Amino acid sequence: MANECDDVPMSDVQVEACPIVQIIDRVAGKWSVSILVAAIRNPVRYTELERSVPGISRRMLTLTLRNLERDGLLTRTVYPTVPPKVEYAATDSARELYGHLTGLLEWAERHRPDIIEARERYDALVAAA
Amino acid sequence: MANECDDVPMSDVQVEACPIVQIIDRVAGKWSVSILVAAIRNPVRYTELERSVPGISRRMLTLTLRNLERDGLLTRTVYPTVPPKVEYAATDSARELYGHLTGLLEWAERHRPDIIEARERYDALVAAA
DNA sequence: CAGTATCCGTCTCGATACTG
DNA sequence: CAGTATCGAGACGGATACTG
Repeated sequence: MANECDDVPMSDVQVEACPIVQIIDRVAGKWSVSILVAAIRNPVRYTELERSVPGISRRMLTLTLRNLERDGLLTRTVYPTVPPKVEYAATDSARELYGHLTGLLEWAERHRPDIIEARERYDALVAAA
Repeated sequence: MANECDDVPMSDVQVEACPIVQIIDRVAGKWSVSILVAAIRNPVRYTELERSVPGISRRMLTLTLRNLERDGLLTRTVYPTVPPKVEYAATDSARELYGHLTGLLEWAERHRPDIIEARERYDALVAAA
């Protein structure tokens, strides 16, 4: 990712921005939020996730799960049965984070008209050039 | 980006996740938040931004500015002087969004110990393998 | 001053065959 | 069932010469 906050000298602007960027990175990417949403509803198994999130490859599913687990947003529980059973569950931490994300959503809904208008105006300008 | 919410059939999990992903994408990436932070303090000129955000290339600065402008988070004002002067200012929309981002920050600070612990435990496990 | 155009390396991501 | 290993395509980002 290369968004370490402390490897190079930073301006004060970056000092303020960096911790925010780190959190955003944590849930950025195509799949993280979908998996989080699925796991928050109730604990889910690997194959179940594959079905809940159509389009995701095994590779990305595993990578995303590992990252979320590493950050303490998911727990991974292995039941040593045959065949194997693994469950992923959202942590309290993840639920709280999700609360903040829905806060963002509220912002988006309130500003949807502004955003659409801004885009249309911008695209019109670009097209004119 | 390729995170359109409506081009392919989606599961209900994805329907819930997609609008959130869109907002996150809006401010994801290495530079967006830094530029936002700088512009929220007060309107800034291009070269000023180059100094405020050390390490950014001209290319990325311009690209990021254009994206933020397109989404209505920044306004771009050209003063037809010689030499040219261009100012970027944060919109109200951007200020509100930033408020939500600091909300995320508050979450991160409260959970910093959990995250560190989760990472250490996870990394220890991986190292053991 | 405020950009644009170009070139090129890197790194992410998707598809898929294979395994305990 | 729940993954890992491998490969290749493409997006992303950095450096920098050039311009109105």
